[in-house]
Amino acid sequence: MGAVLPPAFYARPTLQVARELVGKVLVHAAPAGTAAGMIVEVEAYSGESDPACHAATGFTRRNAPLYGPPGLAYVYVNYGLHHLVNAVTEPEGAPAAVLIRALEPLAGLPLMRNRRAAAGRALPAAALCRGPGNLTSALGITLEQNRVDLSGERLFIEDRGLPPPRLAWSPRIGVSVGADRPWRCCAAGNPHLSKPVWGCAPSPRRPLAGTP
DNA sequence: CGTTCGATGCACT
DNA sequence: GTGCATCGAACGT
Repeated sequence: MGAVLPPAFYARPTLQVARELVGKVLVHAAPAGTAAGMIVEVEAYSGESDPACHAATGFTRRNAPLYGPPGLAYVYVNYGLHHLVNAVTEPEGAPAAVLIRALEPLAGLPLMRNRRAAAGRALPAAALCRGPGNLTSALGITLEQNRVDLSGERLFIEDRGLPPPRLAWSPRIGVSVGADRPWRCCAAGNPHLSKPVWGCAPSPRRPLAGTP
């Protein structure tokens, strides 16, 4: 359908890649079916000097993909239960990546619901891919997808020519260090964000509430 | 409305 | 043995 982003797209400064990934479409064509969503929230992690980047303590077995060629997926498990997916950026040797934090579901909604059903009741569309752990669950992304080529056939990001969203930047979420860097980039006001951006809240939860 | 807290596995020291 | 780039249920106000 769209144009799959080539490795050269990722071989650039991480903040620029992060900005341009918002509005692109992440697709997982799995044996169980295809699921896809527009990227609405990302975070940049760049270099050993970034204290929140997994490369902050130098090269290890886990963070090895960060040092590898751009355009591969870096998937890891955190808190024992959640898979988080990144796109590796910058030229090979420079450890950096963009974390995908939220999607607006576009295709494969029933499949997403099935995959997320294990963790709860029937979810509204807005909750399916809200948060980095939730979206990997909905798309069926696990450690099996670590190091896969994001320009490949099964897991890829494509440009469908969707209108570029208005962007809003804020500090990264959940990090204990490096919170001063405003490296979280969101589609402003999008209802699928993991958390609203400061000063840019989504529509009110009770639009026309009559106060009891 | 807000905050706390338990689940759970992998890689690291 | 420790520490997470989280999630959501269970509380308290």
